[in-house]
Amino acid sequence: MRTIKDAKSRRREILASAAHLFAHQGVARTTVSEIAADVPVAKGLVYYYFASKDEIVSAVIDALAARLEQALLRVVSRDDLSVPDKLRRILKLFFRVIERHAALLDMEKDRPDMFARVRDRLCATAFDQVRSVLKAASDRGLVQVAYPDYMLTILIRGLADLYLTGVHDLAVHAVLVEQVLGLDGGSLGGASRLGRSRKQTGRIEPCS
Amino acid sequence: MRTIKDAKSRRREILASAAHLFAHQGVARTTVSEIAADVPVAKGLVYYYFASKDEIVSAVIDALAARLEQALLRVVSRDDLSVPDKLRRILKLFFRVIERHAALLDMEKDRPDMFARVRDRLCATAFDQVRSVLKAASDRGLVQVAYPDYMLTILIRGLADLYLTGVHDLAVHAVLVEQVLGLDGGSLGGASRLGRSRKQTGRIEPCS
Amino acid sequence: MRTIKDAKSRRREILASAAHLFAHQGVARTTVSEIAADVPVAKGLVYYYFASKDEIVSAVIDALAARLEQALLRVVSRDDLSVPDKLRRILKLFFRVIERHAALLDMEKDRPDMFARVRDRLCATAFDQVRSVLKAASDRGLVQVAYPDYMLTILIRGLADLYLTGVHDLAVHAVLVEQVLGLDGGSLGGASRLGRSRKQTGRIEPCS
Amino acid sequence: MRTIKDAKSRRREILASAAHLFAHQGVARTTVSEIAADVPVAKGLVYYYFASKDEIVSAVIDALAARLEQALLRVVSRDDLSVPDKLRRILKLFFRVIERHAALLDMEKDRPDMFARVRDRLCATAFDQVRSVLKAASDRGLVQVAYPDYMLTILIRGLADLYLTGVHDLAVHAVLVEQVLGLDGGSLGGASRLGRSRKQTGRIEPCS
DNA sequence: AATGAATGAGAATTCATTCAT
DNA sequence: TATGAATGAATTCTCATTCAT
Repeated sequence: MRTIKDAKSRRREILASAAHLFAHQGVARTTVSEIAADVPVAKGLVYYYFASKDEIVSAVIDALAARLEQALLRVVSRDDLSVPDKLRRILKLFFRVIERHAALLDMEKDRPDMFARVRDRLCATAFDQVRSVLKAASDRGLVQVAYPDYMLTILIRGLADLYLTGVHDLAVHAVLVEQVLGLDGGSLGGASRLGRSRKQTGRIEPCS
Repeated sequence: MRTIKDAKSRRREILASAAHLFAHQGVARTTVSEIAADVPVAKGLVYYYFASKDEIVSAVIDALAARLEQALLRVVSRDDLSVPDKLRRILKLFFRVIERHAALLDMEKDRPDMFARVRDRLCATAFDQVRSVLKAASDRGLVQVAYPDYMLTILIRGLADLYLTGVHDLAVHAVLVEQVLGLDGGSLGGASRLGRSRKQTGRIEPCS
Repeated sequence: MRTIKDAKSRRREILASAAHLFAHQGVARTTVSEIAADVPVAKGLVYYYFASKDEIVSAVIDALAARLEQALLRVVSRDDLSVPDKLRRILKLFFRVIERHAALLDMEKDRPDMFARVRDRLCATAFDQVRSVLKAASDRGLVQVAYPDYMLTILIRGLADLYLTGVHDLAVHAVLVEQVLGLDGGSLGGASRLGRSRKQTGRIEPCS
Repeated sequence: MRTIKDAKSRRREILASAAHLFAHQGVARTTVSEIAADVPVAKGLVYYYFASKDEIVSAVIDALAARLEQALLRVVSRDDLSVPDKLRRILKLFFRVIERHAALLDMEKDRPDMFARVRDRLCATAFDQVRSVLKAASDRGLVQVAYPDYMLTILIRGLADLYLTGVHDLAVHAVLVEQVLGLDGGSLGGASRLGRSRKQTGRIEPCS
């Protein structure tokens, strides 16, 4: 049976199936045949739209990154927001992307291996945006950071992993970011600095 | 030619070759044939000692974790070291492991399940050790951390990624850790807090 | 965009693109998609005009043979030319065809059946023409050949290969033909027989 | 079922099957699967012995060329033979190789496409041997050839094709060679020059 | 006539694993 | 214990051909 669709939507379908399977099984464990069967289309059609498996991977990642970039740009470019406000929103955005893809990509089971590659891409995409905000904050004395770029790398990657680890509470993230960036307690919406150590009392599972 | 050795040392030889190749090329890119050729033994003999490639991977990870644990224990249990000294040494140890096994940690891309095993294993091994040190530091007021376990996760993952990104300078790491943990400037060997912002002036490539 | 043309010229366009690509890349390495893209028309249209790729190949060969035949006929039927003149012109024609369709003739490697078709077709086309000239020359005592048909086969194939080998100098070919056919030295435009051995002094690469 | 043989003979088996199939169907039309099935062994074993299909092709050709070279060397290096004798034997050898492979490779049906590649190889292999003989003959005035290397190329390739065309009579070949090389009539065993033109009277099919 | 999305059979190649010796 | 030949399923990718529009 032959179902004909316009190129754009077919491409998107294939991309969606690929993203879903990558998220579930990892890139290496997902075959092009599986992707085709998931759409479903003939294997050859996948190669009609994408030159190679690698190109599919890249396209999936690009789609993610593009969405994040758009969202970040909308926040960063607003003049009516204070730096802490921007940071707070960026934080939210960042996790919303992760979250949405956790939903979209059905990430709940295995940890998506694609995330490693995506992270690099998202980082490269988001870095400059966040950086400009950090710079502004640093200039106004709001933020005290040594090696802001390095610290940003640690933050982005560390927080992403923490989130995937199951820690979804934005208030917690806010506190952590405040501390890492040397912001005043509560400026991002986290609870005040006092009594911090009491916030986490129970033993948590270290990683996953 | 046929060389006969006792089981223990043969197993160790195979494990050593596997670890070496995994670390340099990654797990997915290392074939059982390569491992056998590297020892060198016949491919069949590898399967005499290990039921499958996965079992080799597990064994390599176990050995790695065991070594890390031993090393950490040796540091943590020393009474003659101050907390900052311990942290500094732990930091060194941590990076040494990462450095030697970068490709193994990079497995994430191809084998999410395998990577989860490495991460969980190393994390479970290291977390408690480091945690006890942090706890002690926190009790003495040396360290000011909210959610120390979360922060530790961020630090471990974030620093590991930063390191893999090409930032190898221990002094830089020290400063970053000091700040994240709220230690006094320089207590880990990083330069004092003053003038921090001047430490990183040139534009650095964000991630990779 | 949709351009409508009459059947004849469309067919010719497709054939032209096919011939060009076949000649440059060989038949096996040229895909139907490439041909369509070169015209340019949609792939489907190619199959509207030709039942299969093989049929395209046949059509290309036919066109080639037809052109060669026309050209040879034009030479052979001229009464104002001497036999050596005719031979000289036939030689030129022959190499012009080879030159323009080198890759097509190289098809031999991948498609023996197809190559046989080209060879047979060109041979059947050219043989009789050349033969009649040779016969006339033989009758007049100009040419001294045993087994003229066999010798012709050797000459055609041998010269073709020599040409494909990179020896393009018509004067050299002339001398070789003179000698093979027992013509008087220089009658085809080659240098006189004397001093022959000095003509080729440098070591040449034997084949390719 | 698993039949184990020593590497050498297995390699030879695979090569034999490959040569046979190549000769029958042409290289491109022969799949590695077919070769494996013909031996018969598992497809993977073929790749155990040969890195790629191309390597199989090369190996088949090399085997042919090696056999020819050996044989030629044995003739050329003999001091007790006159130049015409050597040439006569070389001629025989040359056709014997073709003949033997026509038998070995079961070439009767389709023309072997492999022969194109083989021809280049055989030419490169045989060229120097034959060349030295030709040189000696030329020095003694036995042979009158312009561009001996070119003429040799024409001869080798032309004769091979003539042979494949179905002309197997060595006496005919001898006459043709005598004429091409300007040898005295009959010196190679062909009939005398006189009456040459009567030798071939009937119309022959031009090519195949 | 014309398009180009869609098909699917089959190609080369890889490699974990098995097993006769 | 040790060898390495042998297996075969799985994988990526190609392309001639078809067909709904």
